[in-house]
Amino acid sequence: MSRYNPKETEPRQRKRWDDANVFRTRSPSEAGDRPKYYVLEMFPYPSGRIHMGHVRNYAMGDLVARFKRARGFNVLHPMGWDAFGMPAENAAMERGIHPKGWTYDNIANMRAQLQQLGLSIDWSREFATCDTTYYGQQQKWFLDLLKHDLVYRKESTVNWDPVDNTVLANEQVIDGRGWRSGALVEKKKLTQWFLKITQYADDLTEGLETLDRWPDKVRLMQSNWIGRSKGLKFKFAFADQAPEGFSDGLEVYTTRPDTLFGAGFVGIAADHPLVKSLPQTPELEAFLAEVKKGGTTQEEIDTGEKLGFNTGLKVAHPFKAGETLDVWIANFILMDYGTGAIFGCPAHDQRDLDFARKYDLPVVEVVLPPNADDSFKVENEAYTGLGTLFNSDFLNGLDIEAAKAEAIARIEAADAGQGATIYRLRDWGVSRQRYWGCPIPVIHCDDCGVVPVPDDQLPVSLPEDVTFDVPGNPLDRHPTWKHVNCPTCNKAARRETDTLDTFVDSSWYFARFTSPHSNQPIDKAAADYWLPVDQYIGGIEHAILHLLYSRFITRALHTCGYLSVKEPFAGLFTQGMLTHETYKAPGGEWVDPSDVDITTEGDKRKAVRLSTGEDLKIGDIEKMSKSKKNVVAPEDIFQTYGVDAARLFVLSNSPPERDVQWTTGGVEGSWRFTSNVWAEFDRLPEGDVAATDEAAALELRKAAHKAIKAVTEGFEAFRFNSAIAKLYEFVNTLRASDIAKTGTDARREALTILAGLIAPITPHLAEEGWARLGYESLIAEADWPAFDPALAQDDVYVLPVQVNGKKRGELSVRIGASEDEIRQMALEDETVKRHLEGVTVRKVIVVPNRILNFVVG
RNA sequence: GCGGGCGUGGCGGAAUCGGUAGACGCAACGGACUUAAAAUCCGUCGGGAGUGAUCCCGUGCCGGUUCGAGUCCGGCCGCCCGCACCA
Repeated sequence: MSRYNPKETEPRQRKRWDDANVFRTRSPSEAGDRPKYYVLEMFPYPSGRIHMGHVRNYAMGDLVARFKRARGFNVLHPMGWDAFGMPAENAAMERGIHPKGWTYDNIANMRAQLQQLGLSIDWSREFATCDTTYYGQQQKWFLDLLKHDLVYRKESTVNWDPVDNTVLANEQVIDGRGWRSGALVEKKKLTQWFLKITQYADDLTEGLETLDRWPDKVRLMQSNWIGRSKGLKFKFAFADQAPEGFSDGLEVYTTRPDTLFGAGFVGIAADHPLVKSLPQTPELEAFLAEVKKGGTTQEEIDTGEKLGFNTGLKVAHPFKAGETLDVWIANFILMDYGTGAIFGCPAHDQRDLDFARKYDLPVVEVVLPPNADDSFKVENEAYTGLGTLFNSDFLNGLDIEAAKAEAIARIEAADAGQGATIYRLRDWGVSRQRYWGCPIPVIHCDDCGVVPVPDDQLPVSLPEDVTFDVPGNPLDRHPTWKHVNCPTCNKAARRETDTLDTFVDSSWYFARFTSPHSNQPIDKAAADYWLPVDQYIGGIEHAILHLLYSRFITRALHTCGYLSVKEPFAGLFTQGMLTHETYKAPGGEWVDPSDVDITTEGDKRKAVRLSTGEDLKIGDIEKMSKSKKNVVAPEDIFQTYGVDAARLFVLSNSPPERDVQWTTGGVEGSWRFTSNVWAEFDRLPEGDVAATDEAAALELRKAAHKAIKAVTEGFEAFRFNSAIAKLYEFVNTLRASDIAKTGTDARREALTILAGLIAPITPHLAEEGWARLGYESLIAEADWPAFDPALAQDDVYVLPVQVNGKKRGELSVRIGASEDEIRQMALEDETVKRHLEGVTVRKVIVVPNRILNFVVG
């Protein structure tokens, strides 16, 4: 009897895997008839240390990789580093360390930690996005995108983060603040590089329908983000003299052209160009100032009042001869959506109705709800449901869809506008005024304009002799790097000093992993074999940005001939976060869990700070974060309980898509399980012992085969917590079994199965147990255990018997017993008999394997 | 405001085909071992009534469908997530 010692076992088993190089990826030709399976976890930013969230993410990916490998797939399971970005520059500024040194040191540390986790990764494919060999290839395809007209430059107002001194994409601005720094974002005009993601807006929307192994939630979020809407763009002619620059009329956009006859006013945004051509009266200025003041916080928008200003301008209704509509400036109209101008239909849009009621504008009902008569009037609630058009001339009697089509056709025939599809999605601004990123490979020449860096001069490497003692971009102030000759005319020219948004780096790494050492961006044959990624695993926080950008870049690379696929990730799984209880000291500061002692009295829990002895307040369970100090360090956990117990715990306690709460008790339970499992492997006599109790032996075998079935199904369905619960049950059966009765054959079979089943979760323990059973091979290379269907099923099952739907007894029924037999048995059950006394059985429902129900009355 | 999701013991969660509600784990409680504690082992563990067999109640609330509802339908209440005056 030996005690399980993970500190000794785990490194030893890892060394065996390394020595045998078991996790190398097979080339397509080596794979034989093994189908390919590409499993990928979102690669980490090299902050320097892993956290428990990483442990959970990579434990899940590793489970899938090991499981699929055992199931006969040729598995690709790589790892790399999302290594460009601002923290490296911040470290440089704060501590005078060069970003490159800082980053590669962090990578070395984190690699060691990930390797300690025992992940079945093919490390020969590792790269960092800051490797010249990676970003140099990125520059190559960037120039291809340029050739294909998917990249352009324009002057634009950008979101400027005054703390990070950089430009942010729209989606990196959250509630008016930078997503990373939290600083209030300012507006600034700069010439910026853009990627034409909007060119794929339709395809990105429609592609979502093919992603049937993605969470619906993520597909919905992406669809909303792209925000495709179909409608009509048309121009209202001014009734009188048109203002300067608007002789063609005022263009509006609507998704409800069917309600045109219900138009009550025309509205424009406060920053619409038309506003500038109005007489700049004090009243107008006061109104515009008022609108500007209207904040952007959630509360102000929720409770915000509709504000309007009548411009005095009038436009002609396109279908009602002689009728005009007033043009109002309204605070609820946005300049950057549609055309910045609308017609309001108060009866059928709540905002328009609120506005019309406030300023006493006409409300004309044009959609008749089903079962309403034509006296239908709205009060203070707009009618937005289905119905039939009325009060609408040639649209009368049509349903909404038909009326939309007819209105569009009429407007088009009158040459006043056309049906239009618009998007919320904007092109992706990728310029960053930073050093630690991928240089944009172009040269600016006064004569030739923007000139791509010629292929033989790629990659454009980052200069290393830079300093961070002053704010701004070190590339921009570098004495020599930016000064080059124009590749076309050879005159003095300047390099582009902007670098690419790091989301570009992470938008194609999955493709690079298929041929990480190629001297082209992507080896097409390798990509064709491996892509799409079969199972992608990562955090829900990337539901929009990273995943949308990756889908776009995949399409762009498809257009440029690099990739055959258009969707990068066939299956997506978004895992939940790690949470932990919080502790607060009397002084109000958060206290690290390692400094807390919890005592219980009955169901009361008390927290005491170890270092000071003061009583602590036990706070909410929240996402692990440094600011709340409710983090546990993976190193400490590995040291105390071993890597396998940590892996087991993060997989066992909650469904994988949900948050999991870290508790000391929980991980101790996992540790107990690993010790118990080892004790079972160790409880094997030297010689062979024959079974003395065939029934006991059979029962053990059945438990083992049932476990295979349950665990296999659980793993396939991503129900890891349930699968692990079944393993616990199996181990409980095993512990209760008696070798003297079962004999060694049944026991050995059960243990062999157990080793196989736990290998994806606790691989070191599985390997140690496998060796203890006497196998010289590695379980990491073994096939997944197969179950015997006859053994995985009981030949007697328990059938509940109900009377009027209430359980009154249960029967042990032989598989295949006839309904009559079952009914007869039930009628002999004492309790059932009692409940059937004196009543009439009206009906008997027999569902074999499920239920027997006597309906009486 | 709009869209989506979720409400099950003291806690995390099972029961995903409408068929035994509470698997498995944690915590708690009782006992064994120990000088003692930890560890370990055995047992109890939704609420109520009863010595007991057994019975009643119970999956956020109200109602419906069904032989049978945690599961399906309608209406509320609460919590979480996403988007946000998107025409």
